[in-house]
Amino acid sequence: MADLHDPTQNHLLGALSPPERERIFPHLQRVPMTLGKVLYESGDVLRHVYFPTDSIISLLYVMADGASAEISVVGNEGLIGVALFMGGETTPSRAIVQSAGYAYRLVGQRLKEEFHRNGAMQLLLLRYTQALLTQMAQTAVCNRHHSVDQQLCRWLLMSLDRLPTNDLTMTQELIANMLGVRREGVTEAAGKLQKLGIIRYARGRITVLDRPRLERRCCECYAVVKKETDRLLRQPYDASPSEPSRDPAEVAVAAPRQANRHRAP
Amino acid sequence: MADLHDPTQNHLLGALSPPERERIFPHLQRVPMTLGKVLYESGDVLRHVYFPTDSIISLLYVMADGASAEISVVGNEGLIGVALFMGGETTPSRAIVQSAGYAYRLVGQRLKEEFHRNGAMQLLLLRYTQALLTQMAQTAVCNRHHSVDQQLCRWLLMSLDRLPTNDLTMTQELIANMLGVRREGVTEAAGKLQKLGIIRYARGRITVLDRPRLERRCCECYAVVKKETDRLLRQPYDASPSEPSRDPAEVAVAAPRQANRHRAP
DNA sequence: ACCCGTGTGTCCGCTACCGTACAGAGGGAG
DNA sequence: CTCCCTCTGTACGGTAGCGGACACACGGGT
Repeated sequence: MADLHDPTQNHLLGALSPPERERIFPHLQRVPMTLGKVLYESGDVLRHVYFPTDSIISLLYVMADGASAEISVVGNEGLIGVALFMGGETTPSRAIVQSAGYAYRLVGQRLKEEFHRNGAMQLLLLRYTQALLTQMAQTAVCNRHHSVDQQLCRWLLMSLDRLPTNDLTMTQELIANMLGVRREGVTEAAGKLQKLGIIRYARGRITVLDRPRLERRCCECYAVVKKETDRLLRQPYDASPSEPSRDPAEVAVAAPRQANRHRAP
Repeated sequence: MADLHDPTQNHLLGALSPPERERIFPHLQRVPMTLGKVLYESGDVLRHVYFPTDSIISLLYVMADGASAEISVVGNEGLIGVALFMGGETTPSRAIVQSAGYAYRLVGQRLKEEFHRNGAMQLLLLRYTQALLTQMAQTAVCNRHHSVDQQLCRWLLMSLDRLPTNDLTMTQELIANMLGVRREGVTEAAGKLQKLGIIRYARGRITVLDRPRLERRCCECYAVVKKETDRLLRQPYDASPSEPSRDPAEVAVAAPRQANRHRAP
Protein backbone atom coordinates (compact mmCIF):
# COMPACT_ATOMS: atom_id res chain seq x y z
CA MET A 1 0.00 0.00 0.00
CA ALA A 2 1.57 3.24 -1.10
CA ASP A 3 0.67 6.16 1.06
CA LEU A 4 -2.39 7.10 -0.84
CA HIS A 5 -2.96 10.41 0.79
CA ASP A 6 -5.69 12.19 -0.98
CA PRO A 7 -8.28 14.67 0.28
CA THR A 8 -11.01 12.69 -1.41
CA GLN A 9 -10.53 9.96 1.15
CA ASN A 10 -12.80 12.20 3.10
CA HIS A 11 -16.27 11.72 1.73
CA LEU A 12 -17.32 15.32 2.03
CA LEU A 13 -14.28 16.51 0.14
CA GLY A 14 -14.70 13.69 -2.31
CA ALA A 15 -18.24 14.78 -3.07
CA LEU A 16 -17.25 18.24 -4.18
CA SER A 17 -17.64 19.32 -7.77
CA PRO A 18 -14.53 20.10 -9.85
CA PRO A 19 -14.82 23.87 -9.47
CA GLU A 20 -15.23 23.53 -5.75
CA ARG A 21 -12.23 21.30 -5.56
CA GLU A 22 -10.21 23.84 -7.43
CA ARG A 23 -11.11 26.48 -4.93
CA ILE A 24 -10.71 24.37 -1.81
CA PHE A 25 -8.06 21.73 -2.31
CA PRO A 26 -5.10 24.09 -2.75
CA HIS A 27 -5.73 25.39 0.76
CA LEU A 28 -6.00 22.06 2.46
CA GLN A 29 -3.22 21.10 4.76
CA ARG A 30 -2.63 17.53 5.74
CA VAL A 31 -2.00 17.20 9.47
CA PRO A 32 -1.27 14.17 11.63
CA MET A 33 -3.82 13.32 14.27
CA THR A 34 -2.09 11.71 17.19
CA LEU A 35 -4.04 9.74 19.75
CA GLY A 36 -5.39 11.98 22.47
CA LYS A 37 -4.70 15.22 20.66
CA VAL A 38 -7.28 17.88 21.42
CA LEU A 39 -8.38 19.80 18.34
CA TYR A 40 -10.32 22.24 20.42
CA GLU A 41 -11.53 22.64 23.95
CA SER A 42 -15.00 23.52 25.08
CA GLY A 43 -15.57 27.18 24.34
CA ASP A 44 -12.53 27.67 22.13
CA VAL A 45 -13.03 29.86 19.10
CA LEU A 46 -12.49 27.56 16.17
CA ARG A 47 -9.74 28.45 13.77
CA HIS A 48 -9.88 25.50 11.42
CA VAL A 49 -12.14 22.77 10.29
CA TYR A 50 -10.76 19.26 10.00
CA PHE A 51 -11.71 16.66 7.45
CA PRO A 52 -10.54 13.29 8.79
CA THR A 53 -9.37 10.66 6.35
CA ASP A 54 -8.19 7.64 8.32
CA SER A 55 -8.45 9.17 11.79
CA ILE A 56 -11.42 9.22 14.13
CA ILE A 57 -12.35 12.21 16.24
CA SER A 58 -14.71 12.16 19.19
CA LEU A 59 -16.81 15.05 20.30
CA LEU A 60 -16.69 14.79 24.04
CA TYR A 61 -18.72 16.68 26.52
CA VAL A 62 -16.96 17.32 29.80
CA MET A 63 -18.92 18.58 32.76
CA ALA A 64 -17.90 20.76 35.63
CA ASP A 65 -17.19 17.81 37.91
CA GLY A 66 -15.10 16.03 35.30
CA ALA A 67 -17.70 13.52 34.22
CA SER A 68 -17.74 13.10 30.48
CA ALA A 69 -19.68 11.61 27.64
CA GLU A 70 -19.16 11.28 23.95
CA ILE A 71 -21.85 12.94 21.93
CA SER A 72 -20.60 12.18 18.47
CA VAL A 73 -17.98 10.34 16.46
CA VAL A 74 -16.53 11.73 13.28
CA GLY A 75 -14.50 9.90 10.71
CA ASN A 76 -13.96 10.24 7.00
CA GLU A 77 -17.66 10.75 6.45
CA GLY A 78 -17.67 14.13 8.11
CA LEU A 79 -15.84 17.12 9.43
CA ILE A 80 -14.96 18.72 12.73
CA GLY A 81 -16.03 22.29 13.32
CA VAL A 82 -19.60 22.75 12.15
CA ALA A 83 -19.94 25.67 14.57
CA LEU A 84 -17.88 27.71 12.15
CA PHE A 85 -20.40 27.78 9.36
CA MET A 86 -23.37 27.47 11.70
CA GLY A 87 -22.39 30.87 13.01
CA GLY A 88 -21.67 30.14 16.64
CA GLU A 89 -17.89 30.04 16.24
CA THR A 90 -17.58 27.90 19.37
CA THR A 91 -19.22 24.87 20.91
CA PRO A 92 -19.30 23.65 24.46
CA SER A 93 -17.59 20.38 23.60
CA ARG A 94 -14.11 19.02 23.21
CA ALA A 95 -12.82 17.44 20.02
CA ILE A 96 -10.29 14.76 20.77
CA VAL A 97 -8.51 12.24 18.58
CA GLN A 98 -9.83 8.82 19.35
CA SER A 99 -7.93 6.93 16.69
CA ALA A 100 -4.70 8.18 15.19
CA GLY A 101 -4.32 9.00 11.54
CA TYR A 102 -4.54 12.06 9.35
CA ALA A 103 -6.94 14.83 8.54
CA TYR A 104 -7.03 17.72 6.14
CA ARG A 105 -7.25 21.07 7.73
CA LEU A 106 -8.78 24.20 6.29
CA VAL A 107 -8.69 27.71 7.68
CA GLY A 108 -12.13 28.59 8.94
CA GLN A 109 -12.42 31.71 6.87
CA ARG A 110 -11.96 29.77 3.64
CA LEU A 111 -14.68 27.35 4.57
CA LYS A 112 -17.04 30.13 5.47
CA GLU A 113 -16.39 31.82 2.16
CA GLU A 114 -17.14 28.67 0.27
CA PHE A 115 -20.17 28.00 2.41
CA HIS A 116 -21.62 31.40 1.66
CA ARG A 117 -21.31 30.93 -2.06
CA ASN A 118 -24.43 28.87 -1.49
CA GLY A 119 -23.39 26.16 -3.83
CA ALA A 120 -23.32 22.42 -3.51
CA MET A 121 -20.90 22.53 -0.63
CA GLN A 122 -23.37 24.45 1.48
CA LEU A 123 -26.01 21.82 0.88
CA LEU A 124 -23.54 19.10 1.64
CA LEU A 125 -22.39 20.64 4.89
CA LEU A 126 -25.93 21.27 6.01
CA ARG A 127 -26.90 17.71 5.34
CA TYR A 128 -23.90 16.51 7.24
CA THR A 129 -24.91 18.71 10.12
CA GLN A 130 -28.31 17.14 10.10
CA ALA A 131 -26.67 13.74 10.28
CA LEU A 132 -24.79 15.04 13.28
CA LEU A 133 -28.05 16.13 14.87
CA THR A 134 -29.42 12.66 14.37
CA GLN A 135 -26.39 11.07 15.91
CA MET A 136 -26.60 13.26 18.97
CA ALA A 137 -30.29 12.63 19.41
CA GLN A 138 -29.78 8.92 19.17
CA THR A 139 -26.94 9.10 21.65
CA ALA A 140 -29.22 10.86 24.08
CA VAL A 141 -31.84 8.12 23.79
CA CYS A 142 -29.26 5.36 23.95
CA ASN A 143 -27.81 6.84 27.11
CA ARG A 144 -31.22 6.81 28.64
CA HIS A 145 -32.39 3.34 27.79
CA HIS A 146 -29.64 0.95 26.86
CA SER A 147 -27.20 -1.12 28.86
CA VAL A 148 -23.47 -0.73 28.86
CA ASP A 149 -23.23 -4.00 26.96
CA GLN A 150 -25.32 -2.66 24.14
CA GLN A 151 -23.61 0.67 24.08
CA LEU A 152 -20.22 -0.92 23.87
CA CYS A 153 -21.37 -2.83 20.80
CA ARG A 154 -22.67 0.36 19.25
CA TRP A 155 -19.45 2.12 19.97
CA LEU A 156 -17.32 -0.63 18.49
CA LEU A 157 -19.42 -0.71 15.36
CA MET A 158 -19.28 3.03 14.88
CA SER A 159 -15.52 2.90 15.21
CA LEU A 160 -15.21 -0.04 12.86
CA ASP A 161 -17.15 1.82 10.20
CA ARG A 162 -14.57 4.53 10.24
CA LEU A 163 -11.48 2.36 10.16
CA PRO A 164 -9.85 0.37 7.39
CA THR A 165 -9.13 -2.60 9.64
CA ASN A 166 -10.76 -4.63 12.39
CA ASP A 167 -8.22 -3.49 14.95
CA LEU A 168 -8.82 -0.66 17.34
CA THR A 169 -6.08 0.83 19.46
CA MET A 170 -8.05 1.77 22.48
CA THR A 171 -7.86 0.98 26.17
CA GLN A 172 -10.92 0.15 28.18
CA GLU A 173 -10.28 3.22 30.23
CA LEU A 174 -10.67 5.43 27.19
CA ILE A 175 -13.78 3.65 26.04
CA ALA A 176 -15.22 4.16 29.48
CA ASN A 177 -14.59 7.89 29.22
CA MET A 178 -16.32 7.99 25.88
CA LEU A 179 -19.34 6.09 27.05
CA GLY A 180 -19.41 7.98 30.31
CA VAL A 181 -19.30 4.84 32.43
CA ARG A 182 -16.83 3.24 34.81
CA ARG A 183 -13.85 1.44 33.42
CA GLU A 184 -14.93 -1.69 35.29
CA GLY A 185 -18.21 -1.64 33.42
CA VAL A 186 -16.34 -1.75 30.15
CA THR A 187 -14.08 -4.53 31.42
CA GLU A 188 -17.10 -6.60 32.24
CA ALA A 189 -18.93 -5.95 28.99
CA ALA A 190 -15.79 -6.52 26.94
CA GLY A 191 -15.10 -9.68 28.89
CA LYS A 192 -18.44 -11.09 27.85
CA LEU A 193 -17.78 -10.29 24.22
CA GLN A 194 -14.40 -11.92 24.46
CA LYS A 195 -15.78 -15.06 26.06
CA LEU A 196 -18.27 -15.30 23.24
CA GLY A 197 -15.45 -15.05 20.73
CA ILE A 198 -16.81 -11.86 19.22
CA ILE A 199 -13.77 -9.79 20.01
CA ARG A 200 -10.28 -10.35 21.24
CA TYR A 201 -8.32 -7.77 23.08
CA ALA A 202 -5.18 -7.23 25.04
CA ARG A 203 -3.57 -4.17 26.46
CA GLY A 204 -5.15 -1.45 24.42
CA ARG A 205 -5.69 -3.42 21.27
CA ILE A 206 -9.10 -4.71 20.32
CA THR A 207 -9.74 -6.99 17.38
CA VAL A 208 -13.26 -7.58 16.17
CA LEU A 209 -13.62 -11.19 15.12
CA ASP A 210 -17.31 -11.53 14.40
CA ARG A 211 -19.00 -8.38 13.29
CA PRO A 212 -22.40 -9.87 12.49
CA ARG A 213 -22.79 -11.12 16.02
CA LEU A 214 -21.68 -7.76 17.33
CA GLU A 215 -24.51 -6.18 15.38
CA ARG A 216 -26.98 -8.67 16.76
CA ARG A 217 -26.06 -7.84 20.33
CA CYS A 218 -26.32 -4.13 19.66
CA CYS A 219 -29.29 -1.93 20.28
CA GLU A 220 -31.15 -0.39 17.37
CA CYS A 221 -29.33 2.91 17.80
CA TYR A 222 -26.41 1.97 15.63
CA ALA A 223 -28.53 0.93 12.68
CA VAL A 224 -30.83 3.95 12.89
CA VAL A 225 -27.96 6.40 12.81
CA LYS A 226 -26.15 4.57 10.05
CA LYS A 227 -29.22 4.40 7.88
CA GLU A 228 -30.09 8.03 8.37
CA THR A 229 -26.51 9.13 7.76
CA ASP A 230 -26.39 7.11 4.57
CA ARG A 231 -29.65 8.62 3.41
CA LEU A 232 -28.51 12.16 4.12
CA LEU A 233 -25.10 11.89 2.54
CA ARG A 234 -25.93 9.79 -0.44
CA GLN A 235 -26.26 11.70 -3.74
CA PRO A 236 -23.49 14.12 -2.94
CA TYR A 237 -24.30 16.98 -5.24
CA ASP A 238 -27.42 15.84 -6.92
CA ALA A 239 -30.06 18.52 -6.57
CA SER A 240 -33.04 16.23 -6.98
CA PRO A 241 -34.98 15.82 -3.76
CA SER A 242 -34.46 12.41 -2.33
CA GLU A 243 -37.57 10.40 -1.69
CA PRO A 244 -37.44 9.51 1.97
CA SER A 245 -38.09 5.87 2.45
CA ARG A 246 -40.94 5.22 4.79
CA ASP A 247 -39.48 2.15 6.25
CA PRO A 248 -41.10 -0.08 8.83
CA ALA A 249 -37.84 0.00 10.70
CA GLU A 250 -38.80 3.21 12.38
CA VAL A 251 -42.50 2.70 12.80
CA ALA A 252 -43.55 4.61 15.83
CA VAL A 253 -45.90 2.81 18.13
CA ALA A 254 -48.72 4.92 19.48
CA ALA A 255 -47.17 6.53 22.53
CA PRO A 256 -47.73 3.85 25.13
CA ARG A 257 -46.11 3.37 28.46
CA GLN A 258 -42.52 2.73 27.93
CA ALA A 259 -40.97 -0.64 28.09
CA ASN A 260 -37.27 -0.63 28.14
CA ARG A 261 -35.41 -3.73 28.97
CA HIS A 262 -33.20 -5.36 26.51
CA ARG A 263 -33.27 -8.91 25.42
CA ALA A 264 -31.33 -11.67 27.07
CA PRO A 265 -28.03 -12.78 25.59
CA MET B 1 -55.58 42.92 24.16
CA ALA B 2 -55.66 43.37 20.43
CA ASP B 3 -52.04 42.49 19.87
CA LEU B 4 -52.16 39.33 21.90
CA HIS B 5 -51.44 37.43 18.77
CA ASP B 6 -48.50 38.63 16.84
CA PRO B 7 -45.87 36.69 14.92
CA THR B 8 -43.14 38.63 16.64
CA GLN B 9 -43.99 36.87 19.87
CA ASN B 10 -41.76 34.26 18.33
CA HIS B 11 -38.23 35.49 18.76
CA LEU B 12 -36.98 34.23 15.42
CA LEU B 13 -39.77 35.98 13.56
CA GLY B 14 -39.32 39.01 15.77
CA ALA B 15 -35.67 39.24 14.83
CA LEU B 16 -36.33 39.54 11.12
CA SER B 17 -35.59 42.72 9.24
CA PRO B 18 -38.46 44.74 7.75
CA PRO B 19 -37.96 43.44 4.20
CA GLU B 20 -37.87 39.89 5.47
CA ARG B 21 -41.02 40.45 7.44
CA GLU B 22 -42.72 41.79 4.36
CA ARG B 23 -41.86 38.65 2.46
CA ILE B 24 -42.66 36.19 5.22
CA PHE B 25 -45.43 37.48 7.44
CA PRO B 26 -48.18 37.52 4.81
CA HIS B 27 -47.75 33.77 4.44
CA LEU B 28 -47.84 32.93 8.09
CA GLN B 29 -50.88 31.12 9.33
CA ARG B 30 -51.77 31.09 12.97
CA VAL B 31 -52.73 27.61 14.11
CA PRO B 32 -53.85 26.33 17.49
CA MET B 33 -51.59 23.81 19.16
CA THR B 34 -53.66 21.50 21.27
CA LEU B 35 -52.05 19.40 23.95
CA GLY B 36 -50.82 16.12 22.57
CA LYS B 37 -51.13 17.11 18.92
CA VAL B 38 -48.48 15.53 16.75
CA LEU B 39 -46.98 17.95 14.25
CA TYR B 40 -45.08 15.21 12.56
CA GLU B 41 -44.18 11.62 13.13
CA SER B 42 -40.77 10.04 12.84
CA GLY B 43 -39.90 9.85 9.17
CA ASP B 44 -42.70 12.08 7.90
CA VAL B 45 -41.81 14.43 5.09
CA LEU B 46 -42.20 17.88 6.59
CA ARG B 47 -44.64 20.18 4.88
CA HIS B 48 -44.52 23.16 7.20
CA VAL B 49 -42.37 24.76 9.76
CA TYR B 50 -43.93 26.00 12.97
CA PHE B 51 -42.94 29.05 14.96
CA PRO B 52 -44.44 28.65 18.45
CA THR B 53 -45.56 31.74 20.31
CA ASP B 54 -47.09 30.64 23.60
CA SER B 55 -47.04 26.91 22.96
CA ILE B 56 -44.29 24.42 23.73
CA ILE B 57 -43.35 21.59 21.42
CA SER B 58 -41.27 18.59 22.36
CA LEU B 59 -39.07 16.65 20.02
CA LEU B 60 -39.54 13.11 21.17
CA TYR B 61 -37.61 10.10 20.12
CA VAL B 62 -39.62 6.89 20.14
CA MET B 63 -37.85 3.58 19.85
CA ALA B 64 -38.99 0.33 18.35
CA ASP B 65 -40.06 -1.07 21.71
CA GLY B 66 -42.05 2.04 22.60
CA ALA B 67 -39.51 3.52 24.98
CA SER B 68 -39.16 7.23 24.47
CA ALA B 69 -37.07 10.22 25.38
CA GLU B 70 -37.30 13.89 24.75
CA ILE B 71 -34.34 15.28 22.88
CA SER B 72 -35.34 18.88 22.67
CA VAL B 73 -37.90 21.45 23.75
CA VAL B 74 -38.97 24.28 21.52
CA GLY B 75 -40.90 27.36 22.50
CA ASN B 76 -41.09 30.91 21.27
CA GLU B 77 -37.31 31.06 20.94
CA GLY B 78 -37.24 28.63 18.05
CA LEU B 79 -38.98 26.73 15.33
CA ILE B 80 -40.03 23.20 14.49
CA GLY B 81 -38.79 21.69 11.28
CA VAL B 82 -35.11 22.45 10.87
CA ALA B 83 -34.80 19.38 8.65
CA LEU B 84 -36.50 21.36 5.89
CA PHE B 85 -33.74 23.84 5.41
CA MET B 86 -31.02 21.47 6.50
CA GLY B 87 -31.87 19.44 3.46
CA GLY B 88 -32.94 16.15 4.97
CA GLU B 89 -36.67 16.81 4.65
CA THR B 90 -37.39 14.35 7.45
CA THR B 91 -36.08 13.49 10.89
CA PRO B 92 -36.38 10.34 12.91
CA SER B 93 -38.25 12.10 15.72
CA ARG B 94 -41.76 13.04 16.64
CA ALA B 95 -42.86 16.60 17.30
CA ILE B 96 -45.62 16.72 19.86
CA VAL B 97 -47.36 19.58 21.61
CA GLN B 98 -46.33 19.59 25.22
CA SER B 99 -48.13 22.75 26.27
CA ALA B 100 -51.13 24.12 24.44
CA GLY B 101 -51.14 27.48 22.72
CA TYR B 102 -50.53 28.82 19.26
CA ALA B 103 -47.90 28.75 16.60
CA TYR B 104 -47.40 30.37 13.22
CA ARG B 105 -47.10 27.99 10.38
CA LEU B 106 -45.26 28.51 7.14
CA VAL B 107 -45.25 26.31 4.08
CA GLY B 108 -41.88 24.64 3.81
CA GLN B 109 -41.19 25.87 0.31
CA ARG B 110 -41.50 29.51 1.37
CA LEU B 111 -39.05 28.99 4.18
CA LYS B 112 -36.60 27.30 1.89
CA GLU B 113 -36.86 30.13 -0.59
CA GLU B 114 -36.15 32.68 2.08
CA PHE B 115 -33.36 30.56 3.48
CA HIS B 116 -31.64 30.38 0.13
CA ARG B 117 -31.69 34.11 -0.31
CA ASN B 118 -28.75 33.84 2.07
CA GLY B 119 -29.76 36.85 4.07
CA ALA B 120 -30.11 37.45 7.74
CA MET B 121 -32.74 34.80 8.12
CA GLN B 122 -30.35 32.12 6.98
CA LEU B 123 -27.85 33.17 9.58
CA LEU B 124 -30.56 33.26 12.19
CA LEU B 125 -31.85 29.80 11.38
CA LEU B 126 -28.38 28.34 11.34
CA ARG B 127 -27.61 29.80 14.70
CA TYR B 128 -30.83 28.46 16.06
CA THR B 129 -29.91 25.05 14.71
CA GLN B 130 -26.63 25.23 16.52
CA ALA B 131 -28.51 26.00 19.71
CA LEU B 132 -30.55 22.90 19.02
CA LEU B 133 -27.36 20.90 18.63
CA THR B 134 -26.19 22.14 21.98
CA GLN B 135 -29.44 21.25 23.62
CA MET B 136 -29.35 17.73 22.26
CA ALA B 137 -25.76 17.23 23.30
CA GLN B 138 -26.48 18.40 26.79
CA THR B 139 -29.51 16.16 26.96
CA ALA B 140 -27.34 13.22 26.04
CA VAL B 141 -24.91 14.00 28.84
CA CYS B 142 -27.65 14.71 31.34
CA ASN B 143 -29.29 11.39 30.55
CA ARG B 144 -26.03 9.69 31.24
CA HIS B 145 -25.01 11.31 34.46
CA HIS B 146 -27.83 13.00 36.32
CA SER B 147 -30.54 11.73 38.62
CA VAL B 148 -34.23 11.87 37.92
CA ASP B 149 -34.53 14.54 40.59
CA GLN B 150 -32.12 16.78 38.81
CA GLN B 151 -33.58 16.13 35.41
CA LEU B 152 -37.04 16.97 36.62
CA CYS B 153 -35.76 20.32 37.82
CA ARG B 154 -34.14 20.94 34.47
CA TRP B 155 -37.29 20.01 32.65
CA LEU B 156 -39.44 22.28 34.77
CA LEU B 157 -37.08 25.18 34.28
CA MET B 158 -36.94 24.73 30.54
CA SER B 159 -40.71 24.69 30.41
CA LEU B 160 -41.01 27.72 32.66
CA ASP B 161 -38.71 29.70 30.40
CA ARG B 162 -41.13 29.15 27.55
CA LEU B 163 -44.32 29.98 29.38
CA PRO B 164 -45.81 33.28 30.49
CA THR B 165 -46.94 31.89 33.85
CA ASN B 166 -45.68 29.63 36.60
CA ASP B 167 -48.36 27.04 35.90
CA LEU B 168 -47.75 23.99 33.81
CA THR B 169 -50.56 21.77 32.63
CA MET B 170 -48.82 18.47 32.61
CA THR B 171 -49.40 15.11 34.25
CA GLN B 172 -46.59 13.15 35.81
CA GLU B 173 -47.22 10.45 33.29
CA LEU B 174 -46.41 12.82 30.44
CA ILE B 175 -43.34 14.15 32.14
CA ALA B 176 -42.17 10.59 32.62
CA ASN B 177 -42.53 9.96 28.89
CA MET B 178 -40.51 13.06 28.14
CA LEU B 179 -37.74 12.19 30.54
CA GLY B 180 -37.82 8.56 29.51
CA VAL B 181 -38.33 7.29 33.04
CA ARG B 182 -41.13 5.59 34.95
CA ARG B 183 -44.07 7.60 36.08
CA GLU B 184 -43.39 6.53 39.66
CA GLY B 185 -39.96 8.04 39.44
CA VAL B 186 -41.50 11.37 38.60
CA THR B 187 -44.04 11.00 41.39
CA GLU B 188 -41.27 10.52 43.85
CA ALA B 189 -39.12 13.36 42.61
CA ALA B 190 -42.08 15.71 42.39
CA GLY B 191 -43.18 14.66 45.87
CA LYS B 192 -39.84 15.75 47.25
CA LEU B 193 -40.13 19.13 45.55
CA GLN B 194 -43.63 19.55 46.88
CA LYS B 195 -42.60 18.68 50.41
CA LEU B 196 -39.89 21.30 50.19
CA GLY B 197 -42.44 23.86 49.11
CA ILE B 198 -40.74 24.41 45.77
CA ILE B 199 -43.69 23.35 43.69
CA ARG B 200 -47.33 22.57 44.24
CA TYR B 201 -49.23 20.28 41.99
CA ALA B 202 -52.47 18.44 41.68
CA ARG B 203 -54.02 16.44 38.93
CA GLY B 204 -52.12 17.62 35.95
CA ARG B 205 -51.41 21.12 37.12
CA ILE B 206 -48.02 22.11 38.44
CA THR B 207 -47.28 25.48 39.99
CA VAL B 208 -43.72 26.53 40.58
CA LEU B 209 -43.52 28.44 43.83
CA ASP B 210 -39.81 28.94 44.31
CA ARG B 211 -37.82 29.12 41.13
CA PRO B 212 -34.47 30.04 42.69
CA ARG B 213 -34.49 26.92 44.79
CA LEU B 214 -35.46 24.89 41.76
CA GLU B 215 -32.39 26.19 40.02
CA ARG B 216 -30.23 25.32 42.96
CA ARG B 217 -31.41 21.73 42.94
CA CYS B 218 -30.84 21.42 39.21
CA CYS B 219 -27.80 20.06 37.46
CA GLU B 220 -25.60 22.37 35.46
CA CYS B 221 -27.22 21.26 32.22
CA TYR B 222 -30.01 23.80 32.35
CA ALA B 223 -27.73 26.76 32.84
CA VAL B 224 -25.28 25.63 30.17
CA VAL B 225 -27.95 25.31 27.53
CA LYS B 226 -29.61 28.55 28.49
CA LYS B 227 -26.39 30.47 28.40
CA GLU B 228 -25.34 29.05 25.07
CA THR B 229 -28.77 29.60 23.55
CA ASP B 230 -28.77 33.20 24.71
CA ARG B 231 -25.35 33.72 23.27
CA LEU B 232 -26.30 32.26 19.92
CA LEU B 233 -29.62 34.04 19.55
CA ARG B 234 -28.82 37.32 21.19
CA GLN B 235 -30.33 39.92 18.92
CA PRO B 236 -28.80 38.80 15.68
CA TYR B 237 -30.42 41.59 13.71
CA ASP B 238 -31.07 43.94 16.58
CA ALA B 239 -34.76 44.43 16.27
CA SER B 240 -34.66 45.18 20.01
CA PRO B 241 -37.72 43.21 21.02
CA SER B 242 -39.35 44.32 24.25
CA GLU B 243 -37.98 41.37 26.13
CA PRO B 244 -36.79 42.39 29.55
CA SER B 245 -33.81 40.23 30.30
CA ARG B 246 -34.56 37.51 32.74
CA ASP B 247 -32.61 37.18 35.89
CA PRO B 248 -29.14 36.05 34.89
CA ALA B 249 -29.13 32.33 35.35
CA GLU B 250 -27.14 31.57 38.39
CA VAL B 251 -25.12 28.52 37.85
CA ALA B 252 -26.12 25.99 40.41
CA VAL B 253 -24.02 22.96 41.02
CA ALA B 254 -25.95 20.53 43.14
CA ALA B 255 -24.68 17.21 44.35
CA PRO B 256 -23.32 15.44 41.27
CA ARG B 257 -23.90 11.75 41.32
CA GLN B 258 -20.57 10.70 40.04
CA ALA B 259 -17.33 11.96 38.76
CA ASN B 260 -15.71 10.16 35.93
CA ARG B 261 -12.19 11.11 35.43
CA HIS B 262 -10.83 11.76 32.02
CA ARG B 263 -7.49 11.51 30.43
CA ALA B 264 -4.96 14.23 30.25
CA PRO B 265 -2.76 14.58 27.19
C1' DA C 1 17.53 -9.30 33.92
C1' DC C 2 14.87 -6.72 36.75
C1' DC C 3 11.60 -3.23 38.08
C1' DC C 4 7.38 -0.76 37.78
C1' DG C 5 3.81 1.59 35.33
C1' DT C 6 -0.06 0.68 32.69
C1' DG C 7 -3.84 -2.15 31.55
C1' DT C 8 -7.07 -5.74 32.99
C1' DG C 9 -9.86 -8.90 36.12
C1' DT C 10 -12.59 -9.35 40.33
C1' DC C 11 -14.94 -8.54 44.64
C1' DC C 12 -18.30 -6.21 47.76
C1' DG C 13 -21.52 -3.09 49.61
C1' DC C 14 -24.59 0.42 48.09
C1' DT C 15 -28.04 3.27 45.64
C1' DA C 16 -31.07 4.62 42.00
C1' DC C 17 -34.10 3.06 39.25
C1' DC C 18 -37.06 -0.62 37.18
C1' DG C 19 -41.31 -3.75 36.97
C1' DT C 20 -45.32 -4.67 39.11
C1' DA C 21 -49.17 -4.13 41.93
C1' DC C 22 -52.62 -1.76 44.26
C1' DA C 23 -54.98 1.82 47.04
C1' DG C 24 -56.81 6.33 47.59
C1' DA C 25 -58.15 11.08 45.77
C1' DG C 26 -60.24 14.30 42.80
C1' DG C 27 -63.28 15.77 39.47
C1' DG C 28 -66.22 15.55 35.50
C1' DA C 29 -70.42 13.25 33.47
C1' DG C 30 -74.61 11.32 34.22
C1' DC D 1 -75.24 12.96 44.48
C1' DT D 2 -72.96 8.91 42.48
C1' DC D 3 -70.17 6.58 39.35
C1' DC D 4 -66.10 6.06 37.13
C1' DC D 5 -61.89 7.33 35.17
C1' DT D 6 -57.78 9.66 35.62
C1' DC D 7 -54.12 11.04 38.38
C1' DT D 8 -51.22 10.41 42.31
C1' DG D 9 -49.09 7.93 46.32
C1' DT D 10 -46.84 3.88 48.11
C1' DA D 11 -44.76 -0.48 48.62
C1' DC D 12 -41.63 -4.44 47.46
C1' DG D 13 -38.34 -7.27 45.34
C1' DG D 14 -34.93 -7.28 41.66
C1' DT D 15 -30.84 -5.49 39.20
C1' DA D 16 -27.58 -2.53 36.64
C1' DG D 17 -24.17 0.20 37.50
C1' DC D 18 -21.46 3.10 40.99
C1' DG D 19 -17.51 3.75 44.35
C1' DG D 20 -13.70 1.93 46.17
C1' DA D 21 -10.15 -1.50 46.80
C1' DC D 22 -6.93 -4.73 45.35
C1' DA D 23 -4.52 -8.49 42.78
C1' DC D 24 -2.33 -9.78 38.78
C1' DA D 25 -0.14 -9.66 34.23
C1' DC D 26 2.21 -7.91 30.54
C1' DG D 27 6.04 -5.43 28.59
C1' DG D 28 9.14 -1.47 27.85
C1' DG D 29 13.00 1.18 29.92
C1' DT D 30 17.16 1.55 32.72
